[in-house]
Amino acid sequence: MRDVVVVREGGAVETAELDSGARHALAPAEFAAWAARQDPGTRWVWADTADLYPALLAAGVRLRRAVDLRLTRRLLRGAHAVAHTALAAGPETAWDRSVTGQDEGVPSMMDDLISSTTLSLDDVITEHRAQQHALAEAKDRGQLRLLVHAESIGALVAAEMRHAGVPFSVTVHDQQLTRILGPKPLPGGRPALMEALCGTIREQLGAPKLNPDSPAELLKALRAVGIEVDSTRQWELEQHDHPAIAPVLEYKKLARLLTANGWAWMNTWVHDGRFRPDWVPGGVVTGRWASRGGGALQLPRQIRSAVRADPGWTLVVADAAQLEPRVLAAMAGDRVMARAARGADLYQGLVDQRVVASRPQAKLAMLGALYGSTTGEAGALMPRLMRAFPDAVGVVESAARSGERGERVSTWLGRTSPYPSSGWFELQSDAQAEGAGRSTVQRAGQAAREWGRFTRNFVVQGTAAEWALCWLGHLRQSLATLAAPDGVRPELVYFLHDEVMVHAPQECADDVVAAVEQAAVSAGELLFGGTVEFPVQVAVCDSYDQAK
DNA sequence: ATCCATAGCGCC
DNA sequence: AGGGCGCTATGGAT
Repeated sequence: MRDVVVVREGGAVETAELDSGARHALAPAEFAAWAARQDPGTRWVWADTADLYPALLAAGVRLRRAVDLRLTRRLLRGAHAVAHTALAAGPETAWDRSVTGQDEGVPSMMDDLISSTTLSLDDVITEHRAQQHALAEAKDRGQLRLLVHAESIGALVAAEMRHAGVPFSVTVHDQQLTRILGPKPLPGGRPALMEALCGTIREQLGAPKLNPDSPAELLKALRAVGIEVDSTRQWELEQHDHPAIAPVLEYKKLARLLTANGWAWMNTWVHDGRFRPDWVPGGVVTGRWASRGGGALQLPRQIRSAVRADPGWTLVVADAAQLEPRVLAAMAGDRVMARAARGADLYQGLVDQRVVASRPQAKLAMLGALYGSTTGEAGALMPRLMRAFPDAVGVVESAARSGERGERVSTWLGRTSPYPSSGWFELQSDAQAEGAGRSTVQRAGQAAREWGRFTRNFVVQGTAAEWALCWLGHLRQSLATLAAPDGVRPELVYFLHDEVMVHAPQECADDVVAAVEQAAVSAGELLFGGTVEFPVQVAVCDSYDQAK
């Protein structure tokens, strides 16, 4: 493998080829052109993809593979399979803190002394070697190596998605907002429909100056007219019958849309017809991606019609059907559940196998197993699930028991959950001590079960994130081979846990659909040897709301 | 003026 | 009284 290490050094970029030892110092403007001339099979090694790749993309340079040392380090430092290595056991260094300057935790004096700006080429080479050494020592069958590779590819995808942006029509969005809220208000004012609802609420509650945006004021006003609620949450308000309830709920819906995805949001996050959030690969403890700015992962259905393909282009939107239950079946090697997972609808498979009576029940039961429901209808369905799929339920139950004991758990590829806090352990040992009070024992038990629900979900959510990462990686690879007759290429523009969107020239749509489907098959084979099917639902459409 | 926790709700 | 997030407004604290 030809590794080329890159570091940003003050105003310049320095590179080192590990095989030959050749080094170059380049002006940032030269870097992209220089990079474009290198062997396409080069593996680029740098501290932080988000720091160095955007400039290359802006210059039209795409890289096939790169190692993100920051992401890799974070994975390896926490991974059980390499816990015995020097890399994992060593003290915390500047590498463990953010390299991009975006704060992770409390900045200290040390951060200023050894910040990313002082990272030398040799620092980066040393870290890369330490990581490769740790991986070589990993106590697994190569899963962690696959995971860190996938994670780094994810970082490339994230930068490329940010570069492309989600095609977004401000005209359609404005029309939607106007239809739902009324015309755009003057700054500080309420849109007409909200103002009207506000008036109704004030009237119904006999509170002429009430600000319905204030939960505290609203709560007081509701209680003053005899509505016995302890909060203004939707589900609690719904329990009561009073003419004020409906307008309050409606107002809250509109207020949510206005504040989270209204005109201000549009002006901040949509420019030149593109919604450009920051994607944060590995930003969630389980390995899921996070986003920063614009709430990219919470794009409400109400405004998805504004996500529109450019003229002559189309959106290929795909989601993996019942990803988490399928992942569980595969991890557990549960053949019975794998049989239920044959075909496009796993939940219907449960009904056909007579595990439960209806599809909604199947969904409730499965999600209950993944999240750790103990009560209500979901809890009641657990014994049936256990009887039908002892292997699959065994996997999540065992993960829950480990968590309750304060042990770590790992995903299929070896991402390892964090330890509970020191306070958690103290509480547990207090409860074990002789003469421990009732409430201590009770609180300890509750904390243990809480952490157990976390570790239970961690293994499935985290492994699902790994499947999705491999899906993305395979898809990215085949998209790179596609182009319309005029040379324009389809692009990944959106990723939402188990869903991807490709903005594609219309001529490419069929090829993209095939690529999305094939990538899902490849991901299932890569991770689980094809033991469980991972069907994807694909839609080719003009706007996002037409998918599904 | 600025920071922080909380409430509430959007997504999977 | 089911897991993981991000974002906004509010309201108290500094």
